Amino acid sequence: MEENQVRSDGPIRLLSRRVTISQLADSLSVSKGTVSKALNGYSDVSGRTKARVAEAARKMGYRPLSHAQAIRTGRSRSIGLVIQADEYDGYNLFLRDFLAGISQSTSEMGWTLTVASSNSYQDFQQVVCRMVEQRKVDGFILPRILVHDPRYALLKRMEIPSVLFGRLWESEDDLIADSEAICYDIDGELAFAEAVLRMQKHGHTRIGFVGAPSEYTYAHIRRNGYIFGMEKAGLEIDDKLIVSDIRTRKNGAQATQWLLETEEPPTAIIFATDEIAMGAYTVASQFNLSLGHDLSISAYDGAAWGRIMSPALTSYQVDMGKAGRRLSSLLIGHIEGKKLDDQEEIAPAKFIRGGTDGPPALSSYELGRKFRRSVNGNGSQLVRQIGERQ
Amino acid sequence: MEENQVRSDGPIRLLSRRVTISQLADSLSVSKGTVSKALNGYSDVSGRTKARVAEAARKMGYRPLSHAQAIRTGRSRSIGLVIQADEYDGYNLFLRDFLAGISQSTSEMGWTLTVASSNSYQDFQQVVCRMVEQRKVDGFILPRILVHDPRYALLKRMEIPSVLFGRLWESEDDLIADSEAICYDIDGELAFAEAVLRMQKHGHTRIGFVGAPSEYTYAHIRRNGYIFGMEKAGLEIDDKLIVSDIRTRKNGAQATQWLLETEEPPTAIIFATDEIAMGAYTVASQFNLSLGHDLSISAYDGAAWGRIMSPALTSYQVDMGKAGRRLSSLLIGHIEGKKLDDQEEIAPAKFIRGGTDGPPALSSYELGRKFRRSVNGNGSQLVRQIGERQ
DNA sequence: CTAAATAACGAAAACGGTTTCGTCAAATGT
DNA sequence: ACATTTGACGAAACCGTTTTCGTTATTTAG
Repeated sequence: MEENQVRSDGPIRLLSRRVTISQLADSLSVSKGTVSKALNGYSDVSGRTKARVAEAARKMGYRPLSHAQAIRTGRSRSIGLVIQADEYDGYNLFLRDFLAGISQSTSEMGWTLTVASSNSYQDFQQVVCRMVEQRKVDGFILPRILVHDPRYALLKRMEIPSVLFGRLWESEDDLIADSEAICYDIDGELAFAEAVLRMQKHGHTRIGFVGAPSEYTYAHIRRNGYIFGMEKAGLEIDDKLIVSDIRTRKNGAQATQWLLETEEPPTAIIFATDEIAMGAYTVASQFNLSLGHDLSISAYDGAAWGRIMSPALTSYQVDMGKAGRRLSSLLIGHIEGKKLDDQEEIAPAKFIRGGTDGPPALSSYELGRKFRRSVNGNGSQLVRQIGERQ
Repeated sequence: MEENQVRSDGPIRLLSRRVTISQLADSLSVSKGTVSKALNGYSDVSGRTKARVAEAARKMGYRPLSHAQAIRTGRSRSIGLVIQADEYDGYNLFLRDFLAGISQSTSEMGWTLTVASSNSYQDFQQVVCRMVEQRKVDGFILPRILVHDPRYALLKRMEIPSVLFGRLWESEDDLIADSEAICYDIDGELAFAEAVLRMQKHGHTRIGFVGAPSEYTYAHIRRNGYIFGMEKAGLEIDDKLIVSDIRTRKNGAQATQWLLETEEPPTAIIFATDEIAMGAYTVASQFNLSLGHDLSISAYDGAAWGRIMSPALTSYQVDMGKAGRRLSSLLIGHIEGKKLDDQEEIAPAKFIRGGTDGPPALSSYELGRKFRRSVNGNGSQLVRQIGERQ
């Protein structure tokens, strides 16, 4: 039966036959140089030939080997993402969808995603240099932009293409006028302004804000959104209702408590991130406050676990998958020299209705009284643990 | 001052001077062929020369360009991870540390990590074929192993090296005797047996189990651990206390409720994952049961957000970073043809003490009564929503 | 002491592309 | 009609490696 001596059984060898540029050239009776030029849009090959080549390439399923291209051109059709392993990212709300988005988009364009990790900004530099020197990647996506981001500065000085997830920010109140930077970001300003207005519509007049670590540009953007919303709502901006530089749930709880300890406490608090908003749950359960009634809160990120809290966290969700797709597409376009009509692309966040906000059940005064009474009634380790503000 | 005409200002060009093999060869007055052979351990180059070359390479910081190697050798010194975008992974408990571990280890060995994504197993095949055909990667890491894992089957048939995070499993009760598969896994069996014994030590005798979707091999492993633990504890294994194929928090809540509805309900329940254990929180708050007293639970994964629940979830943590490091190291070793002393590496999980387990405050009978009373007292939408078991 | 084997290296051909030239016909200018 | 430009292509160099194949000295065997 089996007369074919050459092993016809055994593992399938799908890796078998890639078609090379020479084969393609032979089948068209042209030189491989011409094929290459045709495919890369050189001007010294006729339209007819270009069409023939393109057609044949499609038919034979020819895909140039990017390694081979890289060695001559220095470009590898690959983009890089270095994940900052040293950075605090307690609840992983970041990565999966983002990565899926990036890799989906890159692979659609025939590119590749290479990921590395670094443990410090020092380390980042080495990692980047190595990858670039080795021509592993042609550009980088930078997530979580810092106020003076050394990563962006480095890449810019080295003239390595990059796109930012987030925006640049110079000093306390100025967006950097770096017309070269390509950004994609979510409109945090808008989301936080809306959040304020939503609280106002519920009937709140004392609305607090708990901000993220000010090293991140988004911390300033969100804070500005809050300020803007307060102005638009015609509410007084009271510095005593604003806390900054909060990163963890634990500190979020401290911040919440500080706000409730003020003379005229906020009946609604807006948190810069879902994670720090968790602190409000801690405080609420400690001091017997009902979220969504006694105290209203809303946050930002739209993390999945926010919905399993009870009550579910009202938040603004960012579409990480889309962010990844857009960023990778912007980066590849930039590397390929496409001119963008706009260097900055801003997408809206999506409101996620939860159960943590509603009309105030208590006035600011009543809330303060209830809180203080609960503090005293409580064995209140928490209070002692927390100590003085600032 | 500055008399150097050549642009000394402007962007630093760190990408400037890679040293090539030719330069290295010239500086030693040998041919580049010899250098290559020396570095790759060929036998037809003398020990003295090998040493000289190695020394000079180190001094000049020579690193071969993997693209150039790839084109000749067909190997790119890169490993692949394809993330399954279609797969349910509600709470992202997976990725970040794992990726950091993998990329750290790969880059230490001078390799690269390439990540792609797919939306189906169909898609997976295409993605893999493309990456291999294009020589983008030399092997894959496969996380979340399925009972009949089409990914592993595919890679094996194509003779593409792979390592598994998890173990193979054939039928309901048999580990596949696939001596070729290289695995790294956490000892789920041990963890679940321990969890049972811990509950027994607390004084529980009715201990339930809620299992993960049986498509995953870990579901069977963890279930076996539970069974083994029960036997070792000398407790009766009651099928009515075992639920399987639970994936989400919502279904976890259903399962919990089913167990509490049985005639002789468990006073302790062990959940296969942190996520489904969240369901117990839902049920507990709905029916006014105190976790850690009325009902004890423990879970598995050690997700960060488990610790922000109140009470904090008792769980077993798996070190994702280490898993990533080991897997990438195993894979690279395998690709390079190293013989392993053991194809299977099993690491222990780390117990995370939370507040959800303790001595039973109620007997099984009392718990059942309390639960039923609460159900009736309750408007209990939950009950109606849930419907009949199976 | 000569013939054969071996050790250690260099020259050059791959690998799969891109890019620089040179060439030759056709089109254009005068 | 002749000189010149242009258009379209092939030949060959090149990118940075690996790998094959000679080619020499130097050992070893007979």
